This record gives sequence, structure tokens and C-alpha cells, in this order.
Amino acid sequence: MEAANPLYKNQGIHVIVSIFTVEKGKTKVLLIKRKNEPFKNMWALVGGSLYNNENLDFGLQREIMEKTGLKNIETYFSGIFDDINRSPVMRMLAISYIGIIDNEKVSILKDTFKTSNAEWFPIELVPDLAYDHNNILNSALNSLKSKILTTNILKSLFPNGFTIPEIQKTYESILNEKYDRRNFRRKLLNLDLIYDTKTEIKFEGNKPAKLYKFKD
Amino acid sequence: MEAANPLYKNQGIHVIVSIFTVEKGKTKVLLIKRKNEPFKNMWALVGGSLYNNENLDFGLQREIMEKTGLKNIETYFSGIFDDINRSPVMRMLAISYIGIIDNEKVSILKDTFKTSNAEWFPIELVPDLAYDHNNILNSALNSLKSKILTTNILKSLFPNGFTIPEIQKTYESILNEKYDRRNFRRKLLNLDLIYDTKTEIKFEGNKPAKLYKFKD
DNA sequence: ACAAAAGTGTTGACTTTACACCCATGG
DNA sequence: CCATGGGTGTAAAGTCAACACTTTTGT
Repeated sequence: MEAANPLYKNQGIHVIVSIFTVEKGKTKVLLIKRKNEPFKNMWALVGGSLYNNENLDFGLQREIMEKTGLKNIETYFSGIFDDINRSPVMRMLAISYIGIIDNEKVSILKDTFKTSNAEWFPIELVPDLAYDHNNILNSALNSLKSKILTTNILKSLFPNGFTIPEIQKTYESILNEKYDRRNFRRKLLNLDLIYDTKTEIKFEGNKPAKLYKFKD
Repeated sequence: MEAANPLYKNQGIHVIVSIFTVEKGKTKVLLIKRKNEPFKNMWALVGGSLYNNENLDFGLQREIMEKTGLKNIETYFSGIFDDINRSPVMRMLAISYIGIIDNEKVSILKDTFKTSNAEWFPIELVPDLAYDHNNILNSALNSLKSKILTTNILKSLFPNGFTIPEIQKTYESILNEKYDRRNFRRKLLNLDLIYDTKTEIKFEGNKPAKLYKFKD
């Protein structure tokens, strides 16, 4: 059925995801280079237009797949962007999500039907992006900071588990803070988000560390 | 400009608000009775379809005005409802908000172009609602409960200020809890959301109470 | 002077912070 | 046996929960 009132027509929904990783103490975000108008040849966050037969998560996963080749990325709601003119094509509402993955464990398609490149950018080196994606990314980064303190969002970064000193570095990278080793461990354990796998990981020349995993 | 891909067409956005009040220890929600299809003659939350030339807040305020006569209601984001078939007419995404006002200080239009009635319903006596509005209301109530603990959302209930014992009853009504008077006062003051107006309110036969207001 | 509701302070329990020592490994 | 980084405990400070008495007003 078609909408009668012309004011109801020509509206669409963008689903956008800021996919983060943490590498050597740097928080990075995955950007793709657009092949098509509008904003042809500009860098952009991953995402695109929702189809009218998709719910939000389904459409977002399709867009992630189409533009990066990645499958089953866990995403978390971040915010809504409703500027009337945020797209030059037609009125598009953007619904923004965040995700986080280990960039060394995945391979990203650099060339797809709609993209001509894909790169991880350290967040302080992000260029001018298509649409209002710089804004969206900014707010996504804030969401990331608050989510790692209360949810198991980092699970996707450590699918095989992690040691406490290892994940502490990740927290410190994302939040730009330093924490006391002993108190950090206690606090993280008290959050009841992780459990001891009762296995140990050996490093070169150091005492082996306990391996933990996030609960579901 | 029209979207090319038919999957991009026929999508719309509902802006929906659960407007609450608290009266004699009861949390109530404002419902309107629909005059038109779909869901003709059913009760529903306030809201409707966003126009393509409106941002979310503007569209929401217009809908509130059209269906209740109320102006300038402060609203807070609550959630998104993306079921593909949540509207029988076409694919509609719903963006849900909450608001809270003093029902004794406003007058609600009972008959408008699109509504044939409007009533405050105690939340435990809410009937079957149009669309997925029962779901939306449920989640809105949870948002309300968490927002009163961290934001000044109750400001709109007490535009002229409040005494601590008075607002404590409101907290207790919404959260269904009882609190110690002394600890409640200390906690609320520590949140840094309110300030002492240095005036007092006299009640019949009681010690006068200090008047506080929410900060902006 | 009494009833009704408002205002205030203290103690113990718990949580959070700061901080120092011992342990396991590889070289 | 030494260097590196991992693991743990404790004391002091701060926060939160429980609780009782005093104040102001109208009658």
C-alpha cells in the first residue's frame, strides 16, 4: 500500500555501524570508500539503506556483509540522527550502532559492488566522512566508552578469552585512563561479566596468566 | 527525488510518546481513542507519522498538539520498535519517547480531527492498545523508572518546585518502593539535580517544608 | 500540650582506593 | 640467579543503610 499524504513519502532509514578494534593501544574504526554517488570516493562508516522487508538488525547485517564481507557482527544501539538534510538524496533517518572485533582475526573485502577500499583508521586520524558520519562516529565512540564499563561488548574482541592484564590494556586504550592492576582485577571480577576458564596461558619469560572469558 | 529500488519505498516513521502523570500515588498514562483506520475506535498512545520535512522532536510535538492540544512537552528518547509488520498499512518504524506532566495543570482535548476521546489510565488498567503500543508502553515505563534516578525528568511534574517529602512520594509511586526519609533526602541532594529555593511552604497544622527546584 | 509532618546527625557495614610483596617462567 | 610480568592481601578513606530525636505549626 502506498502512503496517501506526500509528506509521508520519500523517507528512508540508514543503518550505520561504527566497527571498532583496538590494536597496540590504539582504538581504530573501520571505514570504507564509497564507489557511488552521493559522496562518491569519500570514506564512510559501514552501513546503508534499510529495506522495507527487513528489521533493523537484519538490514544492518546485510549492509555489513555487502560492504565488508563480514558476517554475524554483534552490534549495540548507539543513537539516532534525524537532521532533515543529512542526505542530499532524500530524507533519511540514521540509526547508529557500534560493534567491536579483532582486526587481526578477520579479513575485510577491499573491493565490493559498492566500495573501492576498506581500512582501519586510528580514531584521531579519521578523515572527512560522507554524510554526517563524523558526527555519528563521535557519538559512537562515547557509546563505546560507556558500554565497556557495563556490558560484555568486548566479548567479540576476545572470542577465545583473555587474561586480565591483557584486557586491562584494552580498557585503558579505549578510555584513555590508567588503572591500578590489583584494583582493576577486583573491579572487573566484581562486575560478574567474566569467569575463570581454569586454564593458563604462557608468555615468553613471564609467569603464565589465567585465561578468562566473558559470560553470555 | 524518488528512491529507485522498490525495497526503499513505502517506509515510514512513527513518533510515539508515553505521557505519564502521578496522581494520588498512582502512575497514569495518557491514552487517546482513534477516530480513523487502522485500529479505529481503539485506545492508543499519543503519536503518529513523521513528515519528511520534520525532525523527530518537531514531528512529535506536532502529533502531541494534534491529538491532545498540548504544547511544548518535554520528551526523552526511550526506544525503537522495528517489527516489519507492526503496522498493517505499510512498513513503519516506531521511535518511542516518554514525557511526564502534571495532569491537574493541563487540559487535554477530548475530541480532535483524529481522536474521539482522551483519558488518563492507571498503568495497571491499560486496555488493549492499537498497533504494538502495549509493548511500547511497557518499555517506556522501564525507561521512566531508570530516568527518574539519573535525570531531572520530573521537573515537568513540578514546574513550581517541590518539597522533598512530596517528591519522595512520587519516586515511591513510580518505582513501587519505600525509602527512608533521611537517606532519601541525602541521596537526592547528592545527585546534584536540585537546589534549595530558600523559601518555605506551609501546610495545615504541620511544620513548613523547604521548597526545592530541579536545575536545568 | 498535643498531633502531624519536617528537619537533622551518628554509627556500623560495606565498598573503593592506595599500596608492597611473592611467584612462575625463560634465558 | 635475574629480569619480566602475573598474582594476591591489607589498611585507610569514603560511601551507603539503618535508625531516634527535635522542631514548627494549627488546634
